[in-house]
Amino acid sequence: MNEAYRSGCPINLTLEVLGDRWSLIVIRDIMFGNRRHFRELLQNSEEGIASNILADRLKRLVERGLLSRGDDPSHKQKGIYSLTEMSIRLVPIFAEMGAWGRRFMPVSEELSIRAQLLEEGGRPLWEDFMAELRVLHLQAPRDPGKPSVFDRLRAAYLEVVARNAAVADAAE
Amino acid sequence: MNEAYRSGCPINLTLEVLGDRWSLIVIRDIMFGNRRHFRELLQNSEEGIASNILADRLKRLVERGLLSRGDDPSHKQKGIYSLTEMSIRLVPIFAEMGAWGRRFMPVSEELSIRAQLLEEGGRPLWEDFMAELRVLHLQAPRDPGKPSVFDRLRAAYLEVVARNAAVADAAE
DNA sequence: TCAACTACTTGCTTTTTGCAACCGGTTTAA
DNA sequence: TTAAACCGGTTGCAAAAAGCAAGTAGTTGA
Repeated sequence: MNEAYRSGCPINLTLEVLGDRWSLIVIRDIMFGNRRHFRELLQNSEEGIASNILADRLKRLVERGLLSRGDDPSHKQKGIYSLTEMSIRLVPIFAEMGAWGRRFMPVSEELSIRAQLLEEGGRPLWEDFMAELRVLHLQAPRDPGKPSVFDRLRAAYLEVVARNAAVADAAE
Repeated sequence: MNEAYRSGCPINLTLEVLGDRWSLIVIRDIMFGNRRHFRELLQNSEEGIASNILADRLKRLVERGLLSRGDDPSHKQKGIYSLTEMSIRLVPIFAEMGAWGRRFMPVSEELSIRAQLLEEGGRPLWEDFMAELRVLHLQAPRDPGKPSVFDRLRAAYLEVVARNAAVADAAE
């Protein structure tokens, strides 16, 4: 538990908290996949995180204020991990990282449709999405007029999956 | 040299290239500090990077297309590292990371003034800055009408340093 | 009562990081 | 002309982190 930072540069400090291969992956799955339990994060992990790494990252992220852990009333052993304002405000970073990855890396269509929508929607969409995450994770009151960005991202993803499955079937 | 990626998710792919504690630090120093030689990056490093790590990261970043290495005609041994379009397009990510770090981490005033200006300037300023980086690193033609964002960021930093030095003097 | 499920933990190996010293070639200044 | 300083690294070693597979103690539902 060494709390001495390398420097006071904002880029560096952000990197000291999030600059590893797993922290942002965990937050991404909670944020975009709404995975709230340990098992969900472990077993549905696209990248195959190991259980000890996941346990360590959840602990660190809670310690550093990026996640909070609550008890699930329906199951004494289950914990529920929630985003905090600190991690909800990562949405613009995720959006920019997604846009950069889409431009320069060999992304798959299925997994990049969300990034595309976030990029196209721009900052107004990010704000709507963050407001919605506050409803889901911080018990903020829901704005009844707003359609769900979360659902829209999810629907777009499922649509691509279904379309590609149909194409794969037709090819056989 | 294992080129198998963990997944095709844009966030994950960006993380696989940049998700460590040093790669973005190196790019930051080249981008905002205009440090182009190995020694400059090593000795002026705010965070104290080790020479073997620096050598390794420069090599990897060149391999992956985020930097290019050219010879310095004035010195047979010197290499000049330049940004590429791929790394210039990281400006929005740096800006968002800087804004997040400023909001949630214990940043120092001196090192965060640039992040503040980038945040306040918004995307139009980022575009001007990227255009200027293309002039500095990719031999793009200079737009004569534009004042230099790079110089403006640098001047603001030096001003804060000078002001804080004066305050420190007065306190003695 | 028992199998399946819960959130982890443990032990071990491999990989990465970090430190310090060192290297041969190049430039510069006396 | 020669020595000191500078150049971009490399090497060897220790410590830390990541990754894998197996295991644990408690909980739940049939």
